[in-house]
Amino acid sequence: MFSDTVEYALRAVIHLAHQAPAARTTAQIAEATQVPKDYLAKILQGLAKKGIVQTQRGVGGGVSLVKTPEELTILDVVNAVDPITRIATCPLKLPTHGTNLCPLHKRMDAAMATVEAAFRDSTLAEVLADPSTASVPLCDGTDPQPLKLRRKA
Amino acid sequence: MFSDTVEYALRAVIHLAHQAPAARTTAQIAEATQVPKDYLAKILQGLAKKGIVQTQRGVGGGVSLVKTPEELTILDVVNAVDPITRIATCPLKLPTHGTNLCPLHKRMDAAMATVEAAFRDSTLAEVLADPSTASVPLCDGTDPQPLKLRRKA
DNA sequence: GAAAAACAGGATAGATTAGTCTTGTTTCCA
DNA sequence: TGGAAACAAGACTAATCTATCCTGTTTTTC
Repeated sequence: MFSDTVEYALRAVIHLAHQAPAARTTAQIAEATQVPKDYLAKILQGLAKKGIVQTQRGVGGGVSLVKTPEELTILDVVNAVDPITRIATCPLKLPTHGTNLCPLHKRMDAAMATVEAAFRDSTLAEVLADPSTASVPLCDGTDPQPLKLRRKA
Repeated sequence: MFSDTVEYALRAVIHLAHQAPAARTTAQIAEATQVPKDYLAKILQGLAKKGIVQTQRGVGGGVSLVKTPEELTILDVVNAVDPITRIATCPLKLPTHGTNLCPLHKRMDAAMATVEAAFRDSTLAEVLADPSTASVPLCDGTDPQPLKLRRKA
C-alpha cells in the first residue's frame, strides 16, 4: 500500500533522527537501512528539496535533519516523497454530486484520513522512544538489498 | 494511496451490487462507472478468477456478483485486485529483531490494519444503503474517462 | 445453422516507478 | 593548491501499471 520510496525515505529519516543532530553520508545511511545507495541518493535529494533534510558536500559532509525529531512527523516525510492525497471531490465528477462524495468514496477517503492522522501523530522522536520490543528502529545490517528481490525470487 | 485498478474494481462491483442479482455487460458497467472499457474487462477477468464475479457469454450475458451485496466487503474486492499486505516481519530481516517489528514498521502496519478493518466492516450492501448525501454511489455518466487524463492535462 | 452478442486472451504501447551508472561540482584539509 | 570526500544531476535500463486494440471463442436467438 505504501511505495518502496516511502519505505526507504522513512528508514533514512529514522536513521538520521537516531543520529541527530549529526550528519551521515548517503553511503552510511544506505548501509544502515539496507536501501540501494544510488536510489537513496535520489530520495534524499527529494527530501532536501522539500526541506526535510539538508546536505553538506565535501569531506565531513553528509545529510542531516533540518528540524529536530520532535518536530518532524512520519506524515511530513510521507507527504514529501509520495503525498497522501485525500479524495476531495467525486472522482467521476458527477454534476448531481457536486462536491459531495458518494458513499464509496467517503469510505475510501475516511480510510486515508485514519492513515493520515496516525502518521501525523507520530513524530520521529516518539518512534525512537517506543519502549516496545527492539528499541532501536533500524539497527545493524549487512549490505543494501533492493525490495524488488522479494518478488520474483 | 490506492491504485487506479482498486478504484475501478470498486466502482464496478458497487455498480453490480446496485443491480444485483442482475448481470450487466462490461460495456454497461464501463459507461456507468466511467472506467475505460477494455481495461475494465481485464479487471473483471481478474475478479472472476478470484470468485468475486461470474461471467456469462453470449446474448443476454454479462457480469454479475457471485455473492450477495450483504456477503461481500470492500476488503474482499480490494484484496482480489491489489491485496493489502500487512507487514508480518521486519523488512530489513535483522536477525536481532526476529519476527518483532521495529517501532517504525509497527506504526506502518498499524496504519494498514486500520484500513483493512475499515474495509472489512463495509459490505457492499452497507455502502449502497448509506443514507448520507447522494444515496446512489455511482449514478449517471457521460463516457469513459481514464484517470490518467487528470495528470499531465 | 447462421448471425449477433458478449466475454477471453494476447500483443502492444505509454507512463511511472525502481534501480544503476557515470560525470560534474562543491568542500575540506593537508 | 591539489587531492580526496561527498553530494548533484543526468542518462539509461528494467519492471510494473495503465490503457488500447485485435482476434478468437462461447452462447443465445431467430
